[in-house]
Amino acid sequence: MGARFEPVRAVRAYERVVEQVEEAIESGALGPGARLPSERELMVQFSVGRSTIREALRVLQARGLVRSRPGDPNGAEVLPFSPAALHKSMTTLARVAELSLAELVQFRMVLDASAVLLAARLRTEEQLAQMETAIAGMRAAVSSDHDAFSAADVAFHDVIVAAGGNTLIQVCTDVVRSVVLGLISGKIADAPDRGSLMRRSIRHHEEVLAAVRAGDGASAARLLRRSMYDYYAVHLPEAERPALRALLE
Amino acid sequence: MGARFEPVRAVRAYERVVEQVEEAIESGALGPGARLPSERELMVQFSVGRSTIREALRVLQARGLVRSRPGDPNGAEVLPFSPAALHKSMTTLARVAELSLAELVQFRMVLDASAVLLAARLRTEEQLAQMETAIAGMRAAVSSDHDAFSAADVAFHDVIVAAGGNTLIQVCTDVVRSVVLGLISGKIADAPDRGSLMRRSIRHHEEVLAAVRAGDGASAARLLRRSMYDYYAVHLPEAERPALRALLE
DNA sequence: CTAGTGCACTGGTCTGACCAGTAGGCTACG
DNA sequence: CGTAGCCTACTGGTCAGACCAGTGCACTAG
Repeated sequence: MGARFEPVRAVRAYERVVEQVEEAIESGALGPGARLPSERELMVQFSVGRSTIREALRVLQARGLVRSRPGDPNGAEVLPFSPAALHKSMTTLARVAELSLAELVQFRMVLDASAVLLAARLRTEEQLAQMETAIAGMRAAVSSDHDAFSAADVAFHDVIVAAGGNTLIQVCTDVVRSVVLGLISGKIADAPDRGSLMRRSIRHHEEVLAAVRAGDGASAARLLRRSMYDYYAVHLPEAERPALRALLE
Repeated sequence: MGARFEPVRAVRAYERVVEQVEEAIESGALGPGARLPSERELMVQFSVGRSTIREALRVLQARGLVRSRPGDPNGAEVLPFSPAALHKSMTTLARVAELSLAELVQFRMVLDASAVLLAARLRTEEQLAQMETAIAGMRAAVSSDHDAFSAADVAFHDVIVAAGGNTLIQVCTDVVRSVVLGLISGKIADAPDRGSLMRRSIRHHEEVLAAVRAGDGASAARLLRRSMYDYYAVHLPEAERPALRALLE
């Protein structure tokens, strides 16, 4: 066979603007806080119309790379990376793929358990202290302020995940957790007997912390999985629980 | 304290267009393959200018929800969900957060191991056969066609992850795998002694399959982690390997 | 019946305009 | 001299109208 041609993909003008700006940001040439030129300046530099520039900026904004504010004499601001775009995509996935709460919780069990496995090896003394503080916060809020309890709970898990040292696990747990909390928001407060649920949760957290302190990652992971199962199982239809129990062995 | 006011966020016109269309898509009112009205029709329906409509469409396109094609007599097409947007976000994360290959591989080890743990319980006979087929494909390609070997390898893991039954794990492994493959593309072919590397990989896969068939999830997960470590360790600087070995216990 | 043509659309881009908002300099007043 | 207030020169957000290249379809000529 002779020369092989590949179909030329019609590349829109705004796409090439996006590519160039994206490259500048991701390569670090434009760090967080840096300012892009104004739209009118950009249209000169790229030799395109303003609408093209604006469409490109919309895309960059949708990806969480820049933000623009009307009236700002400087141009758009380059943002530090935030998982907002990831969060958006995952929320969309949860809706269109009709992800069940069970699937989300299962995912969290997997990630948190792995994080604690790593954390049991890598945790610093300071992080252990932070975990202690978070549990104290849970104790203080038990049977009174559910929001504070939940916040302290989140803080504990955040320290664990941070101690695990894997950025991806960190971002994904963060995203999935907020999706889960969005799905069951308000439900926990209505749960019957939530006082005892909270107390049991605190006990579980203490056990996890003890295992982490002892460097026993396997136990910590097992305890954490069980803790999460206990905490979320009440929100799950009976039929979906076995899939989670499979992780408890 | 008296009435509390929250700052009113200036909501742009295009954002509200995005919200409405997004809601229609995510709620299922507009399924994959459905067509949006033309831009000129939309500007009438929303009572906004065409540029506003176009910026909204750009955002929706960036989120992977719709696609528009010039000349199409129908409007933009609603797409089935694809993890493309997720993939984009994660690739960006990998670049700006300067994720190391070790972190990515560690994440894959966590997800794949969890998937195989679930797969050992949930796999069907058909899936076992597919795994067998994939390994056969690896055997056929050993020491000859690296691309085919890699494809068969991917196929094996895909079956595993699908058998695990968790959509999130499925999507995330898919995304992370392609990021990893992008980072090391070309390197594997250059690896010294890649024939023996492939043969060892095949043996590992066979062991994993045997464990899955036996329903021994814990063993399968352990074997899979080791297999992945062995496969990718050669690409990692010595300093980054201990973080992965922590998962091997 | 079919091949070809033309029309009526589409999205992509540009131009020019207006508005509301901001920042920073200038001015007038204390 | 200091400061409160205004003014101007910008910004981004939006709209209107125009043109182009491309597409699909109906119609027509063979």
